[in-house]
Amino acid sequence: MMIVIHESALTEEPLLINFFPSDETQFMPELTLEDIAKLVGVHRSTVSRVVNGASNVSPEVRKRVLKVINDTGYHPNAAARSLATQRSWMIGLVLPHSVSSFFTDPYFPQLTQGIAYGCNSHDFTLSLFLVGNKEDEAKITPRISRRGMLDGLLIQTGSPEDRLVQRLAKSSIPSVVLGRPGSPEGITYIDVDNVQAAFNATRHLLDIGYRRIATITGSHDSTVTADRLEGYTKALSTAGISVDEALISEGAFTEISGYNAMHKLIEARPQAVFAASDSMAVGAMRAVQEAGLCIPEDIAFIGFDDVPLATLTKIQLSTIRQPILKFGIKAVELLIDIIENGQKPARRIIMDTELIIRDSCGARNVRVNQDGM
Amino acid sequence: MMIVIHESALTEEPLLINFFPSDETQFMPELTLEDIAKLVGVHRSTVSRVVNGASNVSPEVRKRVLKVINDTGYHPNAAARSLATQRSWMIGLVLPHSVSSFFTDPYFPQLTQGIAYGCNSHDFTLSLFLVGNKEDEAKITPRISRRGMLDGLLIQTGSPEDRLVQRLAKSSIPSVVLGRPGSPEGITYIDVDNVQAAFNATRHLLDIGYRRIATITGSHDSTVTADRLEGYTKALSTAGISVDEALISEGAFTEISGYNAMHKLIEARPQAVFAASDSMAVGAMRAVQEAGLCIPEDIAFIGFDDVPLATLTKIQLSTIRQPILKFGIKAVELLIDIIENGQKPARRIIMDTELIIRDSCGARNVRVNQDGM
DNA sequence: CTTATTATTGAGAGCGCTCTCATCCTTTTT
DNA sequence: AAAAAGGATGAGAGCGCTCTCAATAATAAG
Repeated sequence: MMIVIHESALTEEPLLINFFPSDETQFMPELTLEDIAKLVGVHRSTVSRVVNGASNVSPEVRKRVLKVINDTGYHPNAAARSLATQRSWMIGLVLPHSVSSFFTDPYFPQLTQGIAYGCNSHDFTLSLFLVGNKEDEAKITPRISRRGMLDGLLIQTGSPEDRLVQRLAKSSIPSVVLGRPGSPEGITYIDVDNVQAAFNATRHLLDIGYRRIATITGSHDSTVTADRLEGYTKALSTAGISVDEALISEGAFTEISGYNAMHKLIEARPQAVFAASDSMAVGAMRAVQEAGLCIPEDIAFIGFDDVPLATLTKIQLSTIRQPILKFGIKAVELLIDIIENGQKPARRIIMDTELIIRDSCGARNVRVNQDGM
Repeated sequence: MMIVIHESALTEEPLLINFFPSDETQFMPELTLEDIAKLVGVHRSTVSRVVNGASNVSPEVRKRVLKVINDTGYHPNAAARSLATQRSWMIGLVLPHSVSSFFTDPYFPQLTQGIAYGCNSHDFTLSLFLVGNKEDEAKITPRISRRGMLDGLLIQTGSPEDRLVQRLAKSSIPSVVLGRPGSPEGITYIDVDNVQAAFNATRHLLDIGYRRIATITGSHDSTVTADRLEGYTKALSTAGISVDEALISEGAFTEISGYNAMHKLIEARPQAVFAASDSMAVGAMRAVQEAGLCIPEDIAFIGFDDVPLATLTKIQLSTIRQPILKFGIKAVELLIDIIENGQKPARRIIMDTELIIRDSCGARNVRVNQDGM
């Protein structure tokens, strides 16, 4: 019979009640190298050689050692090995507090996944430092800084002035920043070419024939926002169109912020909108539809990110696809290279994006002027 | 001047080009306890006492030690400490291969977040073992099993027979399974009350007055699916309604699977549908709308999970909300308790859910029969 | 048959920290 | 004033592994 505790989600403390009467405690051997050596009748060093695949062990001895290891289920102690080798085979992923919307936006989960896969294939273990608030930051920082725990660090940029990012990136621990840091001098980082991507998106809208093109930007305190805005203005300038402040509205990467930003934009009557994230694009499209306007006939849209949601809306969203998974894997590989060959000189990798044409931009049916200006 | 490498997302190998000429290598001291002791003029033991906050150090000496620690930026070596104490203050989160849809579904990111917060507040470090495929599994398993690296394990259930889950949960390392494992005997786990939640959802549809209630289940090889189906059938039976196989359709937790499942269901003309996940509910609603039917007038819906998407659809989705964040935090606390007080006897925690009424179930306007049968 | 060469194994010194014990110096007690 | 108690510090033995060096055994070379 089991005793089950139903704990209300609202209750403070969970009651923990045992549902098995006390039992013999399983006592695993917890063998050491020395123990294995004794069992085989050789020296610790020899067993170590076998475990680490060194070549200078006679086949006969190797076989005997492997048998005992298999029979006993021996696993080397990670802490001892780390202490002796000064390597932990572990890297940390730091997501600072300034990066909000971690797990509401599908971007970070996918990035994490890419990083995890990168770690797997190179036999590294990933530890996750998710900074929830300022208090967390104070507790986490020393843990990250402790030597002997992490071989290297992947640090996600948040706001450009994030102190944690700056401090960690400039510390002596091997590190790679994900995204363009506020002050990139001397910092190794990997980023997507946001300027070019935004340029391509805007350019595409121009090519279709739109002239009054608005943009909904991300929150102002991030380099991503700055870069995407730069691409947008650059495309307009290149086309000889002057940038109209009334056509630029700030959002915060979320659906609702896109909805609100569109409300401010709607009276300026743009023909098309480039939104710096899909979530914002979806919110903006909702606002447009509520106003009784049609997409893409009245207002066309291009988003950014290519999240699953982009294909779930009534009018499928044209957008910029980032190679997120590859990005994560690449970041790991860059970091490993740094761990093995040194941090200096600083490097950077910029990855290209892809423009995905769906229904919301009107390219499929409108095609006003394919060659653009 | 910087040299920037634009790497196409399609290219195989990234070219890494330095953009800073070689520079003096920053050489951080990498001080040890012994070094600090020498600098202060005391013994290693005393410094250790200060670092670990032991009481038996004179205020004067403590002050001097702290000053040197501060000035030098000393951090104790994690590996050495782990080796000496046999504790790593690190726990692992294992997401086995059988749990697909990790990062497409917002559930896991949120869970991870809860777990990360739990770790933060208890000064534990979280490492993530994301098993991508069978190959990964073989590489990851020994890493997890290595002693000295992890103090405990949080293991997400996937399919009930997942060998990794079974093996790890029954190993000697302290562990907590997230979700009901296939064979729960002797395994400590934490779960949400899926049976009760599904019962409540179905019961609510009955209370409104619907009689032909269909369900879209999750993939058949999971305990979650079994539990939610059980709640559904239990509610029908309690109301004296026999279960009609034609009203049960299997999905796979994804939007498209819900869409497809609904297509099979639609000819059976249910008055209401209980979908075992919001994603499936959204897919199913799409199918219903495409068929020219109205929600909730023609077919009412209740989902499960309360993902953000649930409020982004035209007709806001009624659903079951899980206390995901709390769930993660609780799981960490349970694991820590086990680490400190032993695994046996096995325990389980079941958390309650909440029914969120929005528009899709029709309760707000229909209210056929509030008191149910 | 002696010497040089190589393959295999053993010895032992760390890696940087914790923790128990012993020692020394103050206080307090009788 | 002598003895007991207590507080602060030093000593040193591990924790389990790696890695260099020395020793031995086996083989090849002169």
